[in-house]
Amino acid sequence: MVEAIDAAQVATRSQILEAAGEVFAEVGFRDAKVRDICQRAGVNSAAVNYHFGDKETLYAEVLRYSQARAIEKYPPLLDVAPTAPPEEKLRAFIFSFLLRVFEKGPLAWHGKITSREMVDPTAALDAIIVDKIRPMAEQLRGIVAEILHRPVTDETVRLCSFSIVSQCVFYHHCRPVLTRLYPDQPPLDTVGAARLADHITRFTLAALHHLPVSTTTP
Amino acid sequence: MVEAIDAAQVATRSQILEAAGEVFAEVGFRDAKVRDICQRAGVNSAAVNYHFGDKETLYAEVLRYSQARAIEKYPPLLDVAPTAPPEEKLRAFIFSFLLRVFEKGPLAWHGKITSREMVDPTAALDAIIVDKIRPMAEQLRGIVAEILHRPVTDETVRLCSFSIVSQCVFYHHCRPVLTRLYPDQPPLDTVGAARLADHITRFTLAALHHLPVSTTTP
Amino acid sequence: MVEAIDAAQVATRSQILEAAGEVFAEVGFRDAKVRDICQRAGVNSAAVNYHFGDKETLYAEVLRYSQARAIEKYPPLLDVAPTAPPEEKLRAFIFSFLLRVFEKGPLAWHGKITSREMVDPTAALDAIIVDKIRPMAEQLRGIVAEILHRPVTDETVRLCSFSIVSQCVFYHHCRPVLTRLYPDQPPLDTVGAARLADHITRFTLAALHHLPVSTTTP
Amino acid sequence: MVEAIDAAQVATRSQILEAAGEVFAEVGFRDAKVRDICQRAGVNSAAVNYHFGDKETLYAEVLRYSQARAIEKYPPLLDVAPTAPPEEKLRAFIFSFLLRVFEKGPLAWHGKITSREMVDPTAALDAIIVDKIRPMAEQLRGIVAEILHRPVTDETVRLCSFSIVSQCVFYHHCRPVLTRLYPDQPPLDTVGAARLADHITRFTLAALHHLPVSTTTP
DNA sequence: AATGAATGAGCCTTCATTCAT
DNA sequence: GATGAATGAAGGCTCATTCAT
Repeated sequence: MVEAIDAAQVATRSQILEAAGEVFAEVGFRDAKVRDICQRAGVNSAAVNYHFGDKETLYAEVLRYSQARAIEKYPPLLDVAPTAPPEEKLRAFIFSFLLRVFEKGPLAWHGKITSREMVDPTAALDAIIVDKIRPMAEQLRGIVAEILHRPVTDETVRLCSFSIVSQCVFYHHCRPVLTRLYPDQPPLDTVGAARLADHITRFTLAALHHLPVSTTTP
Repeated sequence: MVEAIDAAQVATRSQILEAAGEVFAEVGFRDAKVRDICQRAGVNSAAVNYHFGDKETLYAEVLRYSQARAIEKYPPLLDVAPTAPPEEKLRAFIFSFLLRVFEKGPLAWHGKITSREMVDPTAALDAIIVDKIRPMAEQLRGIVAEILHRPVTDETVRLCSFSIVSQCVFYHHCRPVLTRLYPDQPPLDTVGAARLADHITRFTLAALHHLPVSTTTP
Repeated sequence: MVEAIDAAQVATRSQILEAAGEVFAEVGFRDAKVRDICQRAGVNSAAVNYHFGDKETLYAEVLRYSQARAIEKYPPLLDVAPTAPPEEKLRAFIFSFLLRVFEKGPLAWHGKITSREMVDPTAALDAIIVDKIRPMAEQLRGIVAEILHRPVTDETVRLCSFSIVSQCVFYHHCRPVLTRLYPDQPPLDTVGAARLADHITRFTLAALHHLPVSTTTP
Repeated sequence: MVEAIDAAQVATRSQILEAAGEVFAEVGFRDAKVRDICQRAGVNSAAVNYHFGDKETLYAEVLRYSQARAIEKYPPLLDVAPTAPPEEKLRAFIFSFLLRVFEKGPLAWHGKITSREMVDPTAALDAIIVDKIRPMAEQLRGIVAEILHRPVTDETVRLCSFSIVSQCVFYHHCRPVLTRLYPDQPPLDTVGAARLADHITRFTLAALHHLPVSTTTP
């Protein structure tokens, strides 16, 4: 009985969270209206205040929730063995990254919200960075360092990991431009993500394996 | 007399344009307040509506103005001869791209605004795409096609040009994340842009020159 | 069993009543929040509506309760004999009035709430007037009439009783001003109330005993 | 021309100030609605924000304005000569006090608002105390000291001035009670104020002239 | 041409109250 | 009997826009 009550409350929270995710993804924090979110969630306008305190806290929760669920569903190394060669890990890292970003359905807003947050950060970004982004960045640097046979602190390692991540986020950050430049391209689905991952991996590995020794390192 | 008035009017327009550029770059279109812009420009709060009609039109003007001035100052191929090898053109393309993005001073807001526009587009984006972005995209595809010895319509050419552009825009799109992840890194200046261009060019050329033949072409 | 439940219920009611008294005294009826009262009472937010119907009814109960307990604790004539001289009764009346008003501890809010009610009355005031205030006013008029050797309906008698009551309520009604004008004065305790009662009594008796015959009676 | 504009603006401010004074007097700060005030003033709901910033600042302005106008219209010593005997000054002080408090028409809300402020002070009270109340309190203490032939710092002087002020404010602070206790009494007008001033003055002078030497002064 | 005053629509938030359990 | 979740009405404030001068 008590569980039923709790379940109902949790359900309401979840509905708000889902609806808020969609709305924030569509129009951004500022233009998102609490009324719209609540209407879409099928709850009263005051429910946000009751469950989350205010709009800003709700947003932070949405961000955290979205990150957690996306990484839980698509962990950075998918099902690659810890002993696999770094090239394999790199491919998995890239593929899972794209899968998170191109996720459809209930998590579709993850990519959008994260993109917005990167361009126009709120206070909620800091928590995400510490919890999720920094660990993933270090993981990637480790993979690159292994491929390059260099220490993880090497500047080239950092620059190359930037080059990798940049290719992954690009399709989301610049999606509005891409859909306008190439309107014929179908929206990316899981298959498209696989092909894209393939390109990025081949492009990156070719670069990493044949990168000339830097002449500008101080 | 009329010319003097016109000159004054043009000056006012310019002041608003500059102030609006700064404000839009700092807080984005939605959070920018007309009052703030006018105050920073030293003009009356009604001046925006008087000179530009409404806030949205002002924004479109700012975007167009910013693109035009940035590309005028840093043309995509800088001073590379049309007969130069494509590798040279690529380096120039990347360098000029970064210079536009990392520009300081009166044009500093160009990169920021463009980034925002890509993640959260307004109606103004379409005009920019037709006028500026599409031509540059085609130019880049031409360079890549030349390096790869493939037709410009080839999918690999398109994907590779994405990989290039993505590395260029990354440092601006994700600057909030980068400054949090690596707070010790100094903000990029012209020298930093040169070193960054060097890395991206070497990374990209290594990739392009050693890219294995695609096995996934449908 | 039923009695135990009733006892529990009565206890809850009491807790709410006490908490409400404090809150109403501190911030007034309008600014008092039902949630705060319930939180301070350690009960559920819905308890007020459950036990008292609504906020207004609760307030009326608090007012009635506060008056009853205050007068019960400090009856207007304290332990003065009915046959005592009127001057003695007057001193007792004034002293008990001040004691009620300056009461500390659980009844501390009596004075504050009554003051608020006089300046900004609610519907609850009427009941208080009929039950408590009118009888006390008549009692005071009787004392004054006896001292002045005039009928209780005499206008001078009424005006003089106003002059007496006004001195008693002043220290509470205007406490915010007094504490700002004379920040060094300690808050009034029982001793202070005694000295104050002494002043008011002497001031008043000097006035009553030497009041010139009115020349303005219509 | 410019003057006409200024005049219009000042007129709007004044209308809001007057309307706000009425509404604040009627229902108090908390229950007063900005929308009601603006409607009564015949201006837009945003006008308060435009002219005063927010509701609280508007209230502070109303309080200041009300005090200034009331004291300007009825200065504490009216037209009594500085060389007049202190008894004469006392009568003038009391009469002007009552006139301010019982003022009808456009300044009718002065008394009400001041009363509310004394029982339930806001941050605005402090300014009023420094500007108006403290000077008047000192003025009264001077008069009383002269009558009693004692120094102004004497405690009896302070207590007696309290006894005087208390009688003056009583009719306003407790008006809700008085109108309920004596519903037949007409509301006080200028004539009523004169008779009341007469009573308070005679009562007070009788007290001051025959006050026994205090036996409780430490 | 340009301004300062004024507007009105709309949003977030508060809070007493109600309802299902 | 008592609770915690949920509601709905309403209020203060923001801000792009308009208007008279």
